Amino acid sequence: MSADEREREILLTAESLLAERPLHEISVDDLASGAGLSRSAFYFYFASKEQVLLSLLDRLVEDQLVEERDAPRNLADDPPGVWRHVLGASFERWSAHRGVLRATMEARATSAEVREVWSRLLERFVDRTTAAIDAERVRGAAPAGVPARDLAICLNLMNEKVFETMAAGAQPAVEEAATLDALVGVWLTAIYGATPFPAAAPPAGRQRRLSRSRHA
Amino acid sequence: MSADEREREILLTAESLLAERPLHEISVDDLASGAGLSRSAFYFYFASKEQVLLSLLDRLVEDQLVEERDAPRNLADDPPGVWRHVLGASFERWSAHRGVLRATMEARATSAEVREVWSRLLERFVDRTTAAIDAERVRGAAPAGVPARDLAICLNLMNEKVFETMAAGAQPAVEEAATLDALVGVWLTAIYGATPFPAAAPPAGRQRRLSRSRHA
DNA sequence: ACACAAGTTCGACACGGTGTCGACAGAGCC
DNA sequence: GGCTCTGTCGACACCGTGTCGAACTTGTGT
Repeated sequence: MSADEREREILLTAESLLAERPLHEISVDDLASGAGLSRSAFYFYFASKEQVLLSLLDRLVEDQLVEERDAPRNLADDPPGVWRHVLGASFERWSAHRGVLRATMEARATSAEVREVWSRLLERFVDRTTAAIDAERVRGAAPAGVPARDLAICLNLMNEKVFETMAAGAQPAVEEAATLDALVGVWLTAIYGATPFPAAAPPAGRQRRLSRSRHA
Repeated sequence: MSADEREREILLTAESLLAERPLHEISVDDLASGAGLSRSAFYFYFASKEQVLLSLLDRLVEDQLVEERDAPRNLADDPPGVWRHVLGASFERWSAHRGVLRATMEARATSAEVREVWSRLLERFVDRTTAAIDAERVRGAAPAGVPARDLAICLNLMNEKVFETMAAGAQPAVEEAATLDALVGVWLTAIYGATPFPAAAPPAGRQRRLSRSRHA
């Protein structure tokens, strides 16, 4: 059995262990013996647990990039359909690899590298989203409101958290079958819906500052 | 110096250390010597780091409950104002104690107890939010759409994540001064805004299922 | 056939953090 | 003075990590 195969073996056991238990309950030894080598042999292939996770994560990020390539661009034709397609792709991916997602969220606290990778991924999404919102506003399909980038960040963070919650099996959570509908619903209203209130966000001029004082 | 004072001393050092660095970079020894005792003396007061965090967290949860007591109930008079007030209270709290928030998010991965406390807190918020949305819909101020509870969960998770991102100093994030405006904006449109699309969520009957197939 | 190097495995070690235990010290009471 | 209750401490055992050097394998050139 060659080096490449062993490496793949490690990745394989990692993914299957992550499906069962969180990262911190998996030791390097588990990974090594799962792949049929000793703990110290493991270090020949990866510098640490985190590097294994990063490998796994990279594959998914890769996937993501490919998928972006052939994402629908005809937003104007059928906004709900297109948004649903885009959100659905993420949903499917993280739903199928929830162990990796959970581990990533966990490792983010301790590994700068994981933070970095994740942050870049999210940034991509936010940029895409921002551009799309801007386009819809220019086109007159979406009303002005929260600055496009801020809106994009909030919505993407919402998705991330909802997926994370699902992956971790935490409560409270949206029932899994209803998740995508809920997310798409929020995105659509947040982007295309107008409130009946006069200038929920100040129309132009000065930003309103935080409203309450510190000594509460 | 008496037991109570020493305990407070520990909590104090914990909060101040958490303001500087994440939980996993703080050892029991740091806490102990920061409060002027030996590591093993620490265990006389708390069973672990996590128990300290839980103490800190409990105080904030307590705060929260008090504040709920005298929250405005006149949602009908001025929806944007009331929502802003409620979201603003959370924002202020977590912004002022971001160290505790960051540590809580971090400890959630490893401590069932922390998960439990947090989950309960969130559940409270979700229940309140769900009730408010239902009321607004009954009253005719808000249109039907995403099921109220699902919507409440998504919005509250969004807030949590946005606060968490802020506390961790992660990227991408909404600029701090703009955060509250953005969140309130999303909540208002998501709750009160209607989309120009026919039945973004199926009007009544059967739920639409996940739209895409697995072998993507 | 031989030696040599590169690739691979392993056992042993040192380190750092955690939690426990038993010994001990002071304070207050009898 | 002896007792117990409350704290304090040093020493220990444990676990997971990452490193190192010694060994074993395999293929290649001569």
